[in-house]
Formats: sequence, C-alpha cells, structure tokens
Amino acid sequence: MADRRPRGLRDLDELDAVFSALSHNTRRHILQVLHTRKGSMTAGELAACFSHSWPTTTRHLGVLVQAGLITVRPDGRERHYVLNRERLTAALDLWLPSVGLGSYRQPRPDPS
Amino acid sequence: MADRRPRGLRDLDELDAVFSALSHNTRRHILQVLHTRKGSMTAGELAACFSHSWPTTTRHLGVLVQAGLITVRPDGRERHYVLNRERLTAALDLWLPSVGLGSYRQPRPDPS
DNA sequence: GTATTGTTTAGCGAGTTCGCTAAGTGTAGT
DNA sequence: ACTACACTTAGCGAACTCGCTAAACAATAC
Repeated sequence: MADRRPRGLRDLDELDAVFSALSHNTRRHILQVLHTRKGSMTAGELAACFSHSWPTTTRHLGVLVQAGLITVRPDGRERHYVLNRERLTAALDLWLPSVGLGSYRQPRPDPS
Repeated sequence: MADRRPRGLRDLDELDAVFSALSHNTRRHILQVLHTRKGSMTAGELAACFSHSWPTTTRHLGVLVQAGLITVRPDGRERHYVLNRERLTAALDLWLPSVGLGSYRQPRPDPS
C-alpha cells in the first residue's frame, strides 16, 4: 500500500532519517569505507572493517538502508550493500537552502 | 589550557558534534528560523517559535553552540544567538569528499 | 539428509537523549 | 532594597541508542 501522507511531510521524515543515520560516527565511517571499495561490499567484508560485533554492524547497516543512504542486493547467501550518493545529495539540496546555503549542486558563497 | 590532541582527532570530534547536533529535527528547525530572521535572535524569540518549554529550547541551543553551529552574544539580560553557516560548510567540506561527493564549495556531479 | 557458511533477529543492560517542572542567576526598573 | 524580566541550571522519568551474546535463518557443500 502506498504512503498517503502529503509529499512535504514525507520529505521531512526522510530528511530526519538521513540526518539521524549520519549522526553516528560508525555509520558515517561505513559510508566512507563503502566509497573506498568502489561503492559495494558484502556484509561480511563491511563487518570485518570494524571492531564491533557483526550484529552491531548489521544494525548500523539497517539504519543506513532505511535512510536510503545505501541499498542492499542479495546474492546467494551474501548481501551486497551499495552506496547511494544520490540520497545524500538530495537531502542536502532539500535542506541547505533553508538555512541560506544554496543547494549542494549550486552553492552560493555565504554572504558572511 | 590548550587542546593537545592532534589536529585530525579534533576534526573528527567536531564533525561528530556537528552531525549529532543536526540529527534532531528541532535543532535543524532552529537553524532555519534563525536564518529567516536574518541570522540573529534572542533566546526568548527563539523559544516562542517552538511548542516546547523554554528550558527545552535552551538545551537545544546549548547543543548547537557546542557544535559551533551558532554563537551567543550576551546583551544586557538578553542573549542573542547568531547563525554560524561557516561551521556547517566546513563540516561538509571536510566530510563529503570522503564519500566521493566533492566539497560543498566545489561539488563534482556524482558519476552515477 | 547434515554440516557449514553468511547473515540477520531477539533480547538484554548501560548509557544517552529529550521532554517536563521547579528553582536559581543575573540584569533592569522603581 | 525589591520586584520584574530574561534566561539557565537542576533533576526527574520515559524513551531511545548502541554495544553485546545467543539463537535463528537461508543458501551452499557434502
């Protein structure tokens, strides 16, 4: 069933999901690692990069997926997590102008 | 006494402070309101914009100040809070490149 | 089938966050 | 001095977060 909330509200929720996801250092780090590895890694490879237990990493991945910052592609018994930069730029483009900063793609120098 | 940690570590802490501060909807909203009001407002004006109790808003302001996203200028018995956009752009410039997105001021189109 | 490998789910405990109300601090006005 | 105003600090409770371990699941290998 479709989401029946008006567009604006959904945006706010999605913005909240993105910023909340980015608020934890480990999750930001996951995105970085994903980037250096060409944007796609299995859960195991990712988990091996961190000192946390594997389930802990799994949960962080879940938060990132729900925020739309990564997507998951199952392949046999592996799961490949893929970086979704567009989601990040979309969130920035949506929010930055509201604090006077121009969208990510079209920044204006702040009039200090 | 000065902070004796090496520059890189301090950056990471500051980045964490900024992203943590931005993770709460109310705090993002405070920055927006501050922007629409020319970047400077008293605590009372700010508090009046939200349905929360004044002390709750005060605490949010404290988080934003500590993250460096706003600064405070006492004036008589008022306190003027001032938007600090530079801090935000600095955080973006520091972090975005690490996930393949070009700094805020010099974005490259993501190579989708 | 059974075992093994890759990964998630369940559930717990410590710590943090975020709302509140009540009390405190400091400046200005009379 | 005393009152009023602007604002913060203290402290509480409910909810959430984040780490863990143990158990479950799902796909491949034997």
